[in-house]
Amino acid sequence: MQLSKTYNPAEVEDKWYKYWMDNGYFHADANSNKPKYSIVIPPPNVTGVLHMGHMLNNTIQDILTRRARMQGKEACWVPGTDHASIATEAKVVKMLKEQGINKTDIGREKFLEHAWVWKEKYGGIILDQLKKLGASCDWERTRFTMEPKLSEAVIQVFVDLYEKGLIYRGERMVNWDPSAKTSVSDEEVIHKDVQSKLYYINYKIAGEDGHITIATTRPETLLGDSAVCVNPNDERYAYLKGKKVIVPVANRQVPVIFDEYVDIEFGTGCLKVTPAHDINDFELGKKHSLETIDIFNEDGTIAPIAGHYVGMDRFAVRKQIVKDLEEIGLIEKIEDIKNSVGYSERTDAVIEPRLSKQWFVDMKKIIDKNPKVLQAVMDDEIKFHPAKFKTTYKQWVENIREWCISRQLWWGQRIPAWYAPDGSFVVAATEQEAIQKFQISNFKFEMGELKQDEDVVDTWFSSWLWPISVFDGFENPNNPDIKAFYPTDDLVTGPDIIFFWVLRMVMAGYEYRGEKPFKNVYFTGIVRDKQRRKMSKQLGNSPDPLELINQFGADGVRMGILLSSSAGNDILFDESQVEQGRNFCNKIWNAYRLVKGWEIVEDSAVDTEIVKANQLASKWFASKLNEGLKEIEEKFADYRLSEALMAIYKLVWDDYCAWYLEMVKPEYGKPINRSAFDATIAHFSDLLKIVHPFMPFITEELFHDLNDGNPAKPIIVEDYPKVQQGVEAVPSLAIDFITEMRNLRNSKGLSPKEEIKTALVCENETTAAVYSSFEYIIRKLANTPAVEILAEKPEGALQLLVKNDALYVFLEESIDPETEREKISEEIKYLQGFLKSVDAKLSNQKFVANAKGDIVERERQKKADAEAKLRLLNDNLLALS
RNA sequence: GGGGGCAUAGCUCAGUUGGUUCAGAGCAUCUGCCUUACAAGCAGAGGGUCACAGGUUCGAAUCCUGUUGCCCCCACCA
Repeated sequence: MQLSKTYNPAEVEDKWYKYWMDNGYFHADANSNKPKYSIVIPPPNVTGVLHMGHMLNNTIQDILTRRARMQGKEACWVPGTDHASIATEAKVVKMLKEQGINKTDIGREKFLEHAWVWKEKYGGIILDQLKKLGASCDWERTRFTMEPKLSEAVIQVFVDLYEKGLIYRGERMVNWDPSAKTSVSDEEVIHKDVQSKLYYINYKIAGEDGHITIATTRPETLLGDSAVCVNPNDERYAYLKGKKVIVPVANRQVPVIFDEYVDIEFGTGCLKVTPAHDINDFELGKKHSLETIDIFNEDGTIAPIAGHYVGMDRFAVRKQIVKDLEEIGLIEKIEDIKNSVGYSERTDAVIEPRLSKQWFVDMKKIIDKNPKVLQAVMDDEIKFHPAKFKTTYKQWVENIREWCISRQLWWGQRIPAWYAPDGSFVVAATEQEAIQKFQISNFKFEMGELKQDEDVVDTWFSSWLWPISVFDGFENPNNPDIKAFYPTDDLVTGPDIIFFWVLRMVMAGYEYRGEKPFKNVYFTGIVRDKQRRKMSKQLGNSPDPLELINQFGADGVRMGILLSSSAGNDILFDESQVEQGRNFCNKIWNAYRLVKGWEIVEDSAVDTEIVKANQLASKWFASKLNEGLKEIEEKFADYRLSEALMAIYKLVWDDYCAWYLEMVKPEYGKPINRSAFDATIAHFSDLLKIVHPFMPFITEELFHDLNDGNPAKPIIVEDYPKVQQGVEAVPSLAIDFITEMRNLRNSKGLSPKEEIKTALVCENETTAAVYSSFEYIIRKLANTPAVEILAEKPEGALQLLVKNDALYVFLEESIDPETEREKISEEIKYLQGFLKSVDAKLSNQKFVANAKGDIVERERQKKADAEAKLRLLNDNLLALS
């Protein structure tokens, strides 16, 4: 194959993805006798499109999966999507609206039909996008949280928890999303500080001339007022005891009540009480037996009971009522105030506290039943990376509250509660079971009167079962899949859903399998732009990942996003990193292009000196590679993937391309000897394997070409290189020397073509032998006609520096003594200072007495080394003058 | 109001229980090179009072206290 000058990702990516798919390399078999490795994907919303957060998250999962697969494990990465009740329902409602269809007009069944059509049409987009990224998911296992089996699991668990007394129904003040017309959990409410106004409104005292002034940010709710409250210790208002005030506009009389809840300092110290529309007021109302007047419809418009502004939206009413109050002179003043307002995470609507009947899970009881939920994380049985998130987790566990799981939506699993006409209910999976249960409990019960609860369960109620349900662990707790792949190995997710998802999965894991759901949790950061702003559609600062892939290639994007993402830190995404990724692909590509272009001859046809030098170069690289592998292993063990990648990057770019290839590269037009060529290819092949989990496409492409298009195994299932024991460490002394030569050349403005005569003075025989073995390589890379390795410094030679047990000596007269003197003097100065500090330490009794281990010995050695060096430098200074 | 985290080179980050040349890496910058794989490249260089102030210690980027600045979570504000 003719290779182009640069790597062209577009030509190869689709080809290899299809190849991997067609050959079933992504599929994991539960019955295989290999050790198992599994990850379940954090299911993206069906409504979603791929964003940079997904890119990061799934790149990491793919790296872990591919590496495990190459390490001979049966690697199973389960993909899937989440039905995302609110988000999807909102999307479908909007779509229908555009067609002039109203959700309530067509009814539940018809609406769900539309929703499923929508899901079939758009729900797979995000998964297709993952394929572009190279994700090696087992697509045969693709699951959807609302598919029949997973829905059955949800119902099964609901019924089970109800029967265990862990699910109950209750009337509560809940967070109401008037836009989605459903309750949402506390955790789905985002509090934002906003600039708003504090209105001071006068309420007339009934039967008297006076008035009192209350302060409120929500004047529209006064229609639902059922009292005014002051602090009993507030002497200003003691005279109000037993009196009533008149609610403006509504013209209702309400009592003045006294409660220490009221903050004397805030506003006027006088609070209007609206039990239906504020959680604290609700509590006050209960305590003082106040009337609850719910003035809102479920969409946030004013209900008939309010008597005024009926049908108007709450925010329009706020404006209007202020205007009306001003007209009748009851607005005392208006102040600017900063306060926090709750917004719905899904729809961004302002949350309205609302009294309603909902279903709850008793989370505290589940945790009390399963102490492992906390223990396992604290004891690292479930390991968090980074560990700092253990604290967050612990806080959540310790402050756990009941979980409101009912949602007033249609898209989702319908709550399996069945009601008789008298309002009594049973919880059962099917209508038939419900009938049976009713018959046992109530013999008067007649068939055909049952009504199922209208609500569905919170989406997270299916998510928390995900690691079990994707392996059909509820349908059959002993099936081969769940036995093989549960508990999963790694979970890759964001710290923002530690409570929503991670904790709940752990709870479900222990409750339903008596076992943790995963062994490791890798927390990725939030992807931000260069200015640290969160990437969002509104800001338009999120690049389209597919666009990036088109431009830089999937491998380049994968590398770019990973480079600066140490675990748990936010990722500051910068396109230049993706560029670096692309450049790295190109480097690998061109290294291969170079090697491929070489003409090969037998070893006997090449100078022995060269053959030997090439062998040495290969040995040197082999030792570098082995060291690199060791480091990479360690980084992976700590889940420091970006550092592992950096180690790989340096191994390829610096050690292999910049040094090794330059060492063995034949002179222009000359052939390379066979053994050197084979070694070069073998090293390259190892590197490709190490790179593959990070950059799957280019490595598969080159691995095939390397093996004439027909490797024994494609790289995706090749054996990942292992750290070798007993690899001879070859010192990099020659590298340092060559670098110094180049340095000198640079500082003198000499061209690389200009030869410099050099010598090394080396008293130590072992070191001398190493230098000597590298002589050919030094001559070649430093472009010097000869390197003499001498036991002592020749007359008249100029020394450059002392390093690695040797003197680097230049025989060339072109060296300027003055500059060299300066250099040496500077170094002497530094060494003297250094020695002073070492001496200070060593003459310090306390140091000698207290320093542990061999610290003191090391200091002595340092001193001796420095002194020796200093002597040499002084000698040289003399020689120069 | 409660809790947690962070502060190291221009940028993004490493720095494992205090102790070898510990003050590092990548990118960016600067200098010189189109040297026959790659200018998406090659060869080099410069750059930091480790936020600030105290303390512990023979010894502190590392441990303690305080200050300042930033971030996150929870609770809550009429």
